[in-house]
Amino acid sequence: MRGKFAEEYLPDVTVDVVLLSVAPDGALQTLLTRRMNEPHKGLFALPGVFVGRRESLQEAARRALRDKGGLTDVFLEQLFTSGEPDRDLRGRIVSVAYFALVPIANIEERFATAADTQIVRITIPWTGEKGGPVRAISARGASVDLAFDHSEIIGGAIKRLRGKLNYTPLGFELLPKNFTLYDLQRIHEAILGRALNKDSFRRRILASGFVEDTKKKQTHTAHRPAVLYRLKKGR
Amino acid sequence: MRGKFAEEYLPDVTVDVVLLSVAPDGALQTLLTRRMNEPHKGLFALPGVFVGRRESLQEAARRALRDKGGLTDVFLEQLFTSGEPDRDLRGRIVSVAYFALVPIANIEERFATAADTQIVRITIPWTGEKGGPVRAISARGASVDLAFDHSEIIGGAIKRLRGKLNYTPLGFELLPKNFTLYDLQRIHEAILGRALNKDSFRRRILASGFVEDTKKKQTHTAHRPAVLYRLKKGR
DNA sequence: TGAATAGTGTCTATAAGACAATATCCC
DNA sequence: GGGATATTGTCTTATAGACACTATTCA
Repeated sequence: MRGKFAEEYLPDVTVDVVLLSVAPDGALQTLLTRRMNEPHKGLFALPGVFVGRRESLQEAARRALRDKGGLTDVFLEQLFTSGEPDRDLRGRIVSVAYFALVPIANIEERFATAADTQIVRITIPWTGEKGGPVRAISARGASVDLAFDHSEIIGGAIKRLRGKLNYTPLGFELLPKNFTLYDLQRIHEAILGRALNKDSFRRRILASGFVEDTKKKQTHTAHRPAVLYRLKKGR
Repeated sequence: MRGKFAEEYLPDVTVDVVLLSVAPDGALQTLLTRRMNEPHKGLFALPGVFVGRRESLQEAARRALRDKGGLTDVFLEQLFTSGEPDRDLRGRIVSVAYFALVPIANIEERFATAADTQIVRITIPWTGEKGGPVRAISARGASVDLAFDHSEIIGGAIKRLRGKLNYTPLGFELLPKNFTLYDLQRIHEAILGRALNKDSFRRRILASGFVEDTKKKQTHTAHRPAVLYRLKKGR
């Protein structure tokens, strides 16, 4: 039954992608797809694919994002590889998780509302970098059960993101090219799950050397417009 | 040719282990095994095994350490999974790297001097958490060429260790049960590749809550004996 | 002019680095 | 006592949080 399949794919290696985005209201969101086959048929799961024989792991992750979320040019980083023997009834499956970061504006409406995909909000029942499973809430406010250990994997992505946010440019991947410092602060607050001090956040970001002034300002605000910054090249 | 093999193992998944230890002189060391088969036959490589069908990834890593290094009860953490299509001539291989930490005293002499294994010193041609390949130096002082991308993987282990050293109890895995604060400082200096301020290192460690006084002291020192500490339980 | 947020200046608390002084062991 | 390192105390410096004040836009 698997003859043709085994020629084109590694029969026991899959890639799953945790796509994270921050909504305008500050909620963390991720993309899920409905499983069409056993095991866990009907449940929602992270978008995933079997790894092709002539394809790197990262290429497989990009293919999953393209085919199941219509996304290209996305930040990707490898997360963790799971391989408990009893994880999947189809036989022994080793699955490499990636996490992806994308500005909320880049997600096409049709993927958020299609029959077999949805964007869910994530709530995190732990603080700091403790880690553990998270809860997924559908757009209608219902709790969404996840297949496999995918709730734990999403938690791992957030844990990793929290750990690296302060000394890497990861936060910028969730913003458009130009942004205000307060936009960036809201991204950081969404990821860290707590309010940040405005003054020292500004100082820290400006001192980090990651951003540069675009010499432009917001327009059409009902208040003093903020300076727009962009990620500094070559860092 | 692979019939029996494929029944017992996943034909395209291996686990490789970076075993790190700190020598008394402050050098980082790792265990290598000589490759008996193509590709890269004759070169030294990280100890690795194919993953068994009824075995978790971590169990496979423990088996590699036991069979190729005589080690049990070792700290293990998953590092990174490599899977470039052209990485291995045998066909498509996905390989999960783990890093292990062990006190230098636990490594049996026979594994350091056997014909097909050796302990090498590592030199790191980058600072901070930049990452990249490292160089391996044999006990006789000769440079050792590594198979595959294993030099890069060892670099990844050190990068990870540097990143987590300051807020996790990883350093203690390289020390015996009881140790002085200066012992711990030497471990940190070896991993970070730079000298640390003694005063603030003490303060930081004592304030971290990771250690507790054993009420014992060094004996037979030619100077004032230092208090022995141990890792505090339940942290 | 008033509402609303941007941006600046200053004070305080905390943690790290520097350095000096004292303590304790073995010979 | 002398050599050697441990341990403590104090001062200085860098950074984050708190808070007050000024600036700038649109309605």
